Amino acid sequence: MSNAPAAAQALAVLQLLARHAEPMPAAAIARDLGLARSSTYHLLNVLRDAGFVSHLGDDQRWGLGVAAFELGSAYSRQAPLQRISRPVLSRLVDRTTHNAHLVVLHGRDVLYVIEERAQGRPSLVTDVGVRLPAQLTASGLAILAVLPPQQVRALFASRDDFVQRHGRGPTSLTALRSELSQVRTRGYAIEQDSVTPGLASVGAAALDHNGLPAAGIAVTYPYERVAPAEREEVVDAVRRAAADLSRRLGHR
Amino acid sequence: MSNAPAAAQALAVLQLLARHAEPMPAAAIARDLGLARSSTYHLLNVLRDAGFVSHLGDDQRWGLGVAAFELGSAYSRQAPLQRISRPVLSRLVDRTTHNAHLVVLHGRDVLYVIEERAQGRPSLVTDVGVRLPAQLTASGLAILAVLPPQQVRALFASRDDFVQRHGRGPTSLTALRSELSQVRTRGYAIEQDSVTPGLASVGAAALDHNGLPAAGIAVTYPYERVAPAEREEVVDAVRRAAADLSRRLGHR
DNA sequence: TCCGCCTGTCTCGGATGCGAGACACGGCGG
DNA sequence: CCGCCGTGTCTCGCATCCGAGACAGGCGGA
Repeated sequence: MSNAPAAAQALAVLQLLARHAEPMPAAAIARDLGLARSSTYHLLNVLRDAGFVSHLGDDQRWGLGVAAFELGSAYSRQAPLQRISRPVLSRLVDRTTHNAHLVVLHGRDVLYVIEERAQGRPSLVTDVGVRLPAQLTASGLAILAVLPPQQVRALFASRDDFVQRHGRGPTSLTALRSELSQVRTRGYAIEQDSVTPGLASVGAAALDHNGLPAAGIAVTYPYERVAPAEREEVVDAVRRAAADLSRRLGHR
Repeated sequence: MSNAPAAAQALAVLQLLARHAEPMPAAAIARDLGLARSSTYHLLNVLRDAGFVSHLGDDQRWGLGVAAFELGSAYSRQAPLQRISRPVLSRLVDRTTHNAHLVVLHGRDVLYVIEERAQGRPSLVTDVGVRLPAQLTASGLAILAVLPPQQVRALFASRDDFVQRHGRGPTSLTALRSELSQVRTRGYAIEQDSVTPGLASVGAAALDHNGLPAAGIAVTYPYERVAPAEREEVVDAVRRAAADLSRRLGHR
């Protein structure tokens, strides 16, 4: 049984600050987490001393500190999947000239773990570290399509598990299954306007040595400005990248 | 006086794991941090439950978890400097067709906070979140060159403060001052082979509303393959990017 | 100007977190 | 096969951490 409440509280503070777009007052942190105000200050001072939190004295607010950034960067450098995937993604971007990203499945969400901008494309509004519902993204659909069906059913056990975005996305397990069946037939997943209006994505899954999806890889493009022939090339490139990554992950 | 030792210990565990390239056994974590073994397990279990650490059961080792990545990503999305700098860097990469990066000064080191790859260039070996001695990097030299001289002296108070890499870099305050003087005269900083053999960098500082350096911005290129005319264009682009970022930061 | 509210720091006694150590299990080498 | 060593989990008594609350200072509104 874990027995270090102060440690857990410190992590809860970090995760609360991560969820807030702006720095927070200490009293709000204490209230939101149900901590004693004096304990909150103790925790914040420990976090500040280690650099995980910084105190914006003028505003009397507390925000994440640079050590949080360094910790996340260390994870990115260490994580085998990210290390292996980076060159694959770079080649995909160079080949398609569109932005590309890599996701992993976490619960019913996908987590964006790498994003790379293509030359001349908009500066990335950093989506790395962001979670989105898997069924609303091409990369997520590609992953779900190769999951065992009972696992998909377990993930989406009730209607409450379905969320929409911009009025799009499946609203039942039957609808989701139908869509996943199309993904499998087609060999790749597509998504349009669900994440960002005006943008479409083509996604495919990368499998590990057990034949299970380790990641989803996708390219995003403005669909009104990409001709069908170019789109076919994007599809081809995405599928090749997914196959390349699968091989690197020991698949088959 | 901060008073939550378990919180501090949890953070120390995270920072230890961040410094290690590979996951570690619990006993090594306990030994390295001088913690009781049983307490170490408590801490690791708290960290694991929150997702900051993952346990690799097959190997009986503990490594950073995905929540560390999410925390670092949240910082990057929130940090004003990073948000403001990203489009500037993207334009610099597109214009020069070489990899570029942004650093901030931390103590005597620079911390790499953004790196962006250019099309056709090598996949980035992620240097984001890495620290290097400021005096060995073009971006760091550019920052030091516009720091008040007494601050430079305070940073490099003794000969022990000077480190070299690949046999390069200043070894005394006098040598450093001479180099900074050249940077100021030239208007930009250059570095060659100090960080990575075969690569050179051109760097310039971005100033904030107080006229102090908020960041260093640099482009890295293989110097044997870049003609003098192209190098002049790189210099021009870096200086323009630094000036653009300075304006965005409220300078002048 | 005064008062109320918020921030940050500190006190101190009792509840609880910490750590020394025990136990069970698995793997490896002699 | 057996013993040793390392891993992970658990116990329990005492030292110390936690939290209720006090205090000081700053700010804004009436």
